[in-house]
Amino acid sequence: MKRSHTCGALRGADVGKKVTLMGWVSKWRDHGGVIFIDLRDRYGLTQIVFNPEDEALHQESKQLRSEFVIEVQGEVHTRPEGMGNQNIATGEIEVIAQKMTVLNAALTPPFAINNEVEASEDLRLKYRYLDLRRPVMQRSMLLRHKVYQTVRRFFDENDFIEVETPILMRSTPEGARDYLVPSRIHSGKFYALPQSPQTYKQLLMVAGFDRYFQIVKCFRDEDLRADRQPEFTQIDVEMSFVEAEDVYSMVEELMGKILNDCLGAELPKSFRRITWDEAMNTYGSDKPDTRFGLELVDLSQTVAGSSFRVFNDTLEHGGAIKGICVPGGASFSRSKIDKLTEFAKNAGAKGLVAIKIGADDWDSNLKQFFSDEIRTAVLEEFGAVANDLLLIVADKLQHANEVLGDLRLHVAKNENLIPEDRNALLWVTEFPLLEYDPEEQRYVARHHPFTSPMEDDLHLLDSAPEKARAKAYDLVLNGNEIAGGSIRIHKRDLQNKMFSLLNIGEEEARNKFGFLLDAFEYGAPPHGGIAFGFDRLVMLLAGRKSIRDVIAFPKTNSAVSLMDGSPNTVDEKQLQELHIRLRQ
RNA sequence: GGGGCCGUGGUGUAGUUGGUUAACACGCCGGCCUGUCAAGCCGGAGAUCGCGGGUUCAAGUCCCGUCGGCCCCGCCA
Repeated sequence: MKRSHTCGALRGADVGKKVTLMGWVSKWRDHGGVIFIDLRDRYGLTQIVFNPEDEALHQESKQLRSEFVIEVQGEVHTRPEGMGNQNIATGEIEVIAQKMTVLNAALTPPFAINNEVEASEDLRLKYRYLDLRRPVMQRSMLLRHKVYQTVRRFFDENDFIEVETPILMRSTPEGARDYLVPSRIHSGKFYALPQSPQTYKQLLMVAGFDRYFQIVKCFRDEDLRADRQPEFTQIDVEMSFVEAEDVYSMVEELMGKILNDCLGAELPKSFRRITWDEAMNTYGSDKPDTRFGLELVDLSQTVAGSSFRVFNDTLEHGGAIKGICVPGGASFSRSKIDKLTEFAKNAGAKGLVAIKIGADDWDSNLKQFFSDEIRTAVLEEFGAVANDLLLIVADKLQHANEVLGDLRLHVAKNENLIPEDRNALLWVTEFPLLEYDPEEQRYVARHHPFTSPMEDDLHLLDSAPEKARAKAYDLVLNGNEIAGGSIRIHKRDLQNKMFSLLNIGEEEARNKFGFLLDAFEYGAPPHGGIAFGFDRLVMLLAGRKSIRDVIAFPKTNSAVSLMDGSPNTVDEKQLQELHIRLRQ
């Protein structure tokens, strides 16, 4: 290999060595006499010096421009006294060029290849290969790489085996919209791309593989968000002969390894756990960000005797009065509170009661509706003190929770109440098994149809299925769902029962999931698992706000690739082979 | 499907009430300069203001439509 060192390698100890470096011209500084080049590769920057003494070489170096790819042979020198650069790892030395070859010239890039100037994202995406040259992007991709390796090492060391499952599979009902792939060989038939390898990993358990993992692409044809791409990566895991506790401890160990190996951070040995019910009641979210307070307080009992009609009506109809207390919020302006009200209404609230706490009492015209006792009790419930602001919602319990959960996050973001330097990891457990879908007028699986109900709630499946809890769990990091899983159903009769609850008829179940049901008849072990949103995890570890920043070639909000222009039309011949005619 | 923000030289922005040659920084090109590393100094080129209509004596600015990007709701088992 001609290249002797990378651009991040040379140090004082290398002084005197003859070296050959290759890389991109990051910057050049032409002093008329001496010319400096910052040569960049993914390992770092090295300063190359062209002295005027070698006239031919000096002339050649003058033609260099940004992003030219060059090869430089030269000798490593200590920089002159006081000329070192503390900001780069190679700042102690420089390479005095003796020979230079332009390996490839380059057009002036459409945006600067550095971390300072942030070009608009559509431009970055169009020239993604240039965007990826920027050190910040290289760091993100390197972090992603480290997480892959840590994950593989961890699972390998713990007897998990990595198995690839099909990308071309059968379209399944339930869940997200499938991406479809037409079959050329079978006219009118389609494969689907997996939303997740769920059924396959369960079949691998039936097959006796015992402990499986895979870092795998999944596809969901739904609308995009900052943390949602049509194709994304999961760490998919499944284990036999386990209960939820076994999954928790495995994940806690894995997360500890990832945090430690990739960021040098420490984690508690086990994470806080909170039931779904508690999460909703305390934080108004099934993925609560617990890095800050503003917890929801239930005032239904406390204000029961007031003369405030809005509250009393709500309580009479079985609703709840709940609120949050914003420390120091009494200083909010009228318009700021109006905006909070508007936010709450957009989130689905009928209204928002805002009460400023004065020096020794409520500073509010609602005061008259509440007795001294009630006001004191309310302050106690919140632990509120002077200059706080109470934001109160009256609604059906679940609705009030959700609105306040949104409001809680909104206020925390606006008021900078979230300590960004902390990591809060927790398990949310005991999710509801089912959810009623008013559109389809049936129950749908909250997690997926293979999730086992909790034993204690099996009796509810006939009487009050909406009350049944599942052996399902999510892992939440700083208010983001980064993993979710469950203990699965492994008995055919229970699985049949589940399908019937979901209003999936026997014939339909047989048709769509027959292979899984059959498999359950041949000795399926109890099993369960979890899947991580890999991109989200890396995004959070990298401190980025969008998973696009940790995906090499992501798609835009409208699911197109600005770089290669997909999706695109295809030739009529291709369509013909696939037996497809486009509708007008 | 819906709501919000944005679109001005290569890049990032300013131009807010409509009014002369659309401004600034960086970049680019040329010149000067032997120790810079956000190099410096001098000069220059470069924009039909996303696109299409409309209102007006006059539109980057106002109105309508459209395209694109971003954020959110719905959706995402």
